[in-house]
Amino acid sequence: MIYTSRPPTITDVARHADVSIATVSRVLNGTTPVQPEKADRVRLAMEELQFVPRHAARVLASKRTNTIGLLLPEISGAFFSHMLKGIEAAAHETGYDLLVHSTQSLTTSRRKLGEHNTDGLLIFTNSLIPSELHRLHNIHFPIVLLYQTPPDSLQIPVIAIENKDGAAVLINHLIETHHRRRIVYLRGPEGHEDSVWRERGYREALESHDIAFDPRLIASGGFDEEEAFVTIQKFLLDGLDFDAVFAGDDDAANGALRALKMAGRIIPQDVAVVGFDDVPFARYLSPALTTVRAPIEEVGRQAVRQLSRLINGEQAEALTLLRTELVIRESCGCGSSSTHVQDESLSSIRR
Amino acid sequence: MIYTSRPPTITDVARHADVSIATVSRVLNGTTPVQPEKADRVRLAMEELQFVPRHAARVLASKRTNTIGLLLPEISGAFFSHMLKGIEAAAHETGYDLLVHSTQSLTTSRRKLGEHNTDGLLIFTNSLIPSELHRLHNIHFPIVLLYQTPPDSLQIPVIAIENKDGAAVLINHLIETHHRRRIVYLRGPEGHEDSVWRERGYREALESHDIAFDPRLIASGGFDEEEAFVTIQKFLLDGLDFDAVFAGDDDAANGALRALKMAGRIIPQDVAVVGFDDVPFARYLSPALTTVRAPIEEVGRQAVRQLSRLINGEQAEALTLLRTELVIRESCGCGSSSTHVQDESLSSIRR
DNA sequence: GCGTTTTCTGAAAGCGCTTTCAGAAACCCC
DNA sequence: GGGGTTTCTGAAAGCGCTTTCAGAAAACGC
Repeated sequence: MIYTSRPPTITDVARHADVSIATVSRVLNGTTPVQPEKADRVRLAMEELQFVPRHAARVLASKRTNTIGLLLPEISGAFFSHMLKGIEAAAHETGYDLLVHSTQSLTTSRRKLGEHNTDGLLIFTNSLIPSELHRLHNIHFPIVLLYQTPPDSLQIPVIAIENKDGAAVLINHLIETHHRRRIVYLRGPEGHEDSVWRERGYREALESHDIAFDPRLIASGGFDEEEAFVTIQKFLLDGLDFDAVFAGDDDAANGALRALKMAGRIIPQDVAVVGFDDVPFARYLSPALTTVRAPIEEVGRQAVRQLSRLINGEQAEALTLLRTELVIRESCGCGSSSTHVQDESLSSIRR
Repeated sequence: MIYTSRPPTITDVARHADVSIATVSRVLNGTTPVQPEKADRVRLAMEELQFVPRHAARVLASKRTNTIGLLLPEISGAFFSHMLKGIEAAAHETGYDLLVHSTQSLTTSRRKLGEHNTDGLLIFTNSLIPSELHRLHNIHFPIVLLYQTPPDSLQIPVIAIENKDGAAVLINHLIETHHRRRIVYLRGPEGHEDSVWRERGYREALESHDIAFDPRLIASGGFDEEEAFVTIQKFLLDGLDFDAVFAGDDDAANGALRALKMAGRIIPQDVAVVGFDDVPFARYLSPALTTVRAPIEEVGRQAVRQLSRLINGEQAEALTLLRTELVIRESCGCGSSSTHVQDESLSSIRR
């Protein structure tokens, strides 16, 4: 190995292999055929000099950053790491580097993720102000949205999970297997898309079993343990008649569980409780929580895939909906602690 | 706003403000004083043209990437997202972008994180082969290790948590408050540094209370629920006498709990069980798990801080040990379900 | 064989910035 | 008011690549 005080550049490699830098660049990128013998010399030289091309120089010369950006409101939860895992894996398979920005920290720094340092952006719900979204969309900058329908009907691809179907399957199970008919639904935060779709699934399931929708059974659980706890306590106090709770998400389910247990209700005999998300602690609640699992990692992969298409000037799916699966445990009334899941598969709907 | 088909460059701004590009660069970076009046013209021009400097060009010209890389073996778990949160926040506060690579995906792609595209690297346990670590260290490339002592006594800063103290405090509690004297320790995987230090804390606590160390009470729990389950079952079968289990980590604690409950032991009356890490499900186990919480987010922040020093040519701490805190719940024998430390919200990311 | 096509190659022109460098202008002090 | 400073500025030289472009060499066709 040859010692150089400064890291080798393409010029060093060229000199070492006795070719021009253009030729080195060509074997590096495989853009144009090069005589095998020369190519070998170049490769050898790169090896000997431990040459690693300077990323910035390539970007500047080629106008391609080979980097995608991920923008999210905040980094937390098991949910997040699953998604990031999928994104990271898919990004590297596709040959992209991954730049991560959380919006919280963004507010401080003036540096932004965008057309100047990435080829495309993955944008998570609420992590970018609409005007900036518009601007990027206007200059045809590749964007894919995660869990968020684009505002103002912009034509931006979206990746989301099958909230409606997932909820419907869950409620169907409650109705068909456990004969529940008065099922509470605890909504998520105001305007939360997931919550809206889950409610829609809930309603459709009721409808398909000729159960009249009772608005009194709907209340806010805030996707939050404490809020759900309070709401259920109030229901109990009011003497509301219900035999099941669909908690909107697992956190809320946890709160509902606590409130019911505190009031002496037996779960699932008196009241069945189900959630959504299948967070890690769901199986450790007692009784173990029946819930719906979303293929979060796959969401990340799909997002990168669609973004990659966009970057390459191809057409991307307007909407990718990923199938959820029912995770049956004990809190719905199913006896054993064995877990039963439907087969996982991916459905993409194009519109 | 002026319309241009191509994104504006520094040249456009210069022309617009009727100054040289050098001057624009100077107000951009604040490197050299510029006449206030001219500076205003430049800023106005940048605003009007919506100028965003091309990252790559700056990097190429200035030899500084303003980016730090994070290298980890795999992305998973609540643990990971906490750390990333800290890293991301600190990175942006310090003015760095964050590039994330997991080693798994790295194997496929030839592109590497290193001196060519980052100013410094945060390296997680086991995510980089020693030879590469040596190479980077030799060229004085800024590196900080997370949860891993450098091999071959390389002078690389390390950020880790106070495993030994944390364990000692935990064991002291078991001995002093609950009068346990025959405490099992379930080791982590072979060669796992955390485990070694926790064991050391365990031993020191015993010693300081004049309790003889009994090697029969030590076995492997693998930091794994299943392995811990099996190990405890075996202990019970062998009729080993013990009144507490320090499970090495929370997963193992969960397995130990299961094995003990299955054998009809009452927890904590018959056997106290404690873990380490305070993973999210720890509080939902029954009884709620007493464990030790590590300031994982802070680990990330500190890592960035040290790395930043290194990048700026300053001296960094050789070793940063972060304090852990005892989280007292029920499984140690403490009565109520009240938690000794304030509960961090478990609510998953809003989406 | 000789013109023509094809294949490969190097010179050179950028990509959009930062950073010398030297000079112009303003300021200072006796 | 003149010499010496200080402050600000623009020209120009890169940073390390990619990518024309045109020419040299090889291959081809008849």
